[in-house]
Amino acid sequence: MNYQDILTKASKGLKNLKGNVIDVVEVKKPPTLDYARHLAKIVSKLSPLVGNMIEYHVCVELNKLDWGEVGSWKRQDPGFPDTVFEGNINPAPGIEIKTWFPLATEITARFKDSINHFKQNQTYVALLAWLPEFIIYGKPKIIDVWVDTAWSLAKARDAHYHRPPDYLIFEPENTSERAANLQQSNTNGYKFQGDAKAFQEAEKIVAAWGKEGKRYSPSRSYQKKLRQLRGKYPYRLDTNYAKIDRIGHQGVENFKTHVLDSVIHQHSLREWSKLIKDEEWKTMDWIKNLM
DNA sequence: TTATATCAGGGGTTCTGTAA
DNA sequence: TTACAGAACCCCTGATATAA
Repeated sequence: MNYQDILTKASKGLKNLKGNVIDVVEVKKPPTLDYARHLAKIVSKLSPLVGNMIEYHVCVELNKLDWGEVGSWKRQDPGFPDTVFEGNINPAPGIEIKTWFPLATEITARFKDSINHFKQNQTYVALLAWLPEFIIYGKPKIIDVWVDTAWSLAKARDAHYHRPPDYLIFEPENTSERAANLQQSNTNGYKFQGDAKAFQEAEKIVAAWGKEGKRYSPSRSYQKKLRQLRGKYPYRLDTNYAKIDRIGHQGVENFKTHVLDSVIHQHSLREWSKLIKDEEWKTMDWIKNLM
């Protein structure tokens, strides 16, 4: 088995997690409709906790597959990726797990890691959509799973965001000499904040970089040019940078549509989402049917 | 020695204005 | 009406530096 074989097998295993219930926490059935209304608005707050439980669950389930003497999956928290295969395999395959509560306003997970880390495609990303069994109460249930390479996400992200001089992506600085807690591994996005005149000037500078000047590159020489630009004009750090919902990755987009169109308890998730946002709750009967 | 601050990172969500 | 971008927010961990 090489690292690609391991990842292929693990991906299949991950997709089989669809329908799994995480039997460690449960939201009790609301006693009244009024409380159901309240619950519908706050159940998303469980997401960080459930996210961690799912990460743990994934690792346990992966180890139920037969890996012979090759090695086993280990959870890393903190650390990247969340799950790595420990054994004599080089490079070590890994899976980064992202969770999504599809009744939230967007997929909020971010993916900031530098594309430089994924040259050998040794890391995959799994996106797991979860909901309580009865939409607003019950145990968390994995309703769908999507897997692709970390490289493809990083590539889509860099292509989507990088538009000099308006938007710049920066690779992490070389921090290998620093202590562990001061080492950087994430990219960051910066948005132009200057006026129109400054922007025109900046555009001229970028034009002088030549034909490939607007194409993103993590290379040192290109990053140096970007840093000069950022030094010369005002930019702000973009805190929404790398949200996987916004990077325009075709696979993520397809998965999103598929999940939102899937029907659970007689209605699509798109419809449930709309209902919960509806102030008047005209369709309260839907909730009644759950209770 | 202990407490606090800082930096890098992890997991997320919501609300608002504008453009399509 | 919906999609998207922008701004802001919540919670947390762990390693290290510095002040008390």
